[in-house]
Amino acid sequence: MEEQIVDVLKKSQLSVTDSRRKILELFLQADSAMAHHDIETKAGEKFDRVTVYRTLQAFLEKGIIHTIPTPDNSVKYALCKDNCEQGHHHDDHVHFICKICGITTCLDDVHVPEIKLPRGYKTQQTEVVVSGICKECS
Amino acid sequence: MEEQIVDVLKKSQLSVTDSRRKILELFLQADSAMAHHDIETKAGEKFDRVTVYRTLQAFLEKGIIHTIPTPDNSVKYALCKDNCEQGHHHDDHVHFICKICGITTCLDDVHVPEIKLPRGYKTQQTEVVVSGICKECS
DNA sequence: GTAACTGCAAAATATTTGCATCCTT
DNA sequence: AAGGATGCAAATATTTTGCAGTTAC
Repeated sequence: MEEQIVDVLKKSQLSVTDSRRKILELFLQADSAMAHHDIETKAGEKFDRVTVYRTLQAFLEKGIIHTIPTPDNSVKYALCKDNCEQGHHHDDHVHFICKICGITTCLDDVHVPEIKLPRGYKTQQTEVVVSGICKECS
Repeated sequence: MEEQIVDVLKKSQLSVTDSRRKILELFLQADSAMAHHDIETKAGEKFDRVTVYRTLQAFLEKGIIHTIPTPDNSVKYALCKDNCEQGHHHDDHVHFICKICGITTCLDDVHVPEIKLPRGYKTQQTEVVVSGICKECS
């Protein structure tokens, strides 16, 4: 785990610091998406609010994590899988939000379909967020 | 227009007040989704910030408007078309965000596809947001 | 040693709540 | 007249910025 963390940070040309290590670890361990607030508290350690903002920002820019847009517009973050490069987020999986437990997950095996747009529109990225009831809650 | 506005409000059991009339008019005239900020200012009139919050909240609850989740998690609102009832938002169209002009639109003619989820998940709502370049900007 | 990162304070924004007053019905 | 809606003030919460001190490389 520790190796993996350092590896990811180095590959992204981010210096390896304590907060980054710990926050990245949170993401690697998490099985669902986290809100800023989760990260700030969920950690056994307490992180400075500002550091969390900046760390998330850095991770986003480097393509380590991605945001998940939700219908209620709360902000959630989750790890990007393989094919994300700096600045180019290539998310091709569907996100799921459970209306009961509120947990947001990446369904890595469910791919976003291709959407046919009217003439003149160019697709760069497609986000699909499904809300409903998850495995655990049904 | 005026009739339509009053009609919508009455059908939603909302009392017909000045702010509601004017804000609803904004939505009816708008050809793209609006952020809270847009509504607050774009109006020739100046609305009280709090009134805008409460009006949007009421419209949301009554199913007059819906929110559009965006990758950068800014909050945008747009009119619901027909089949939205109070509390039940049945949006079946795709949203489009232009990365150049930033305009967010409802592509009413483009329907969201059905997504096949893993066993155990139940779909209640599917949101599709496509980012790219719009007709005007390409 | 230098550049980058952190943590604190504080500024700037955004959102929510309470309450007296005003408007709809 | 009664209930709901508004607008103002103020409480909260969220996000951004500046800067001095610390850490990574």
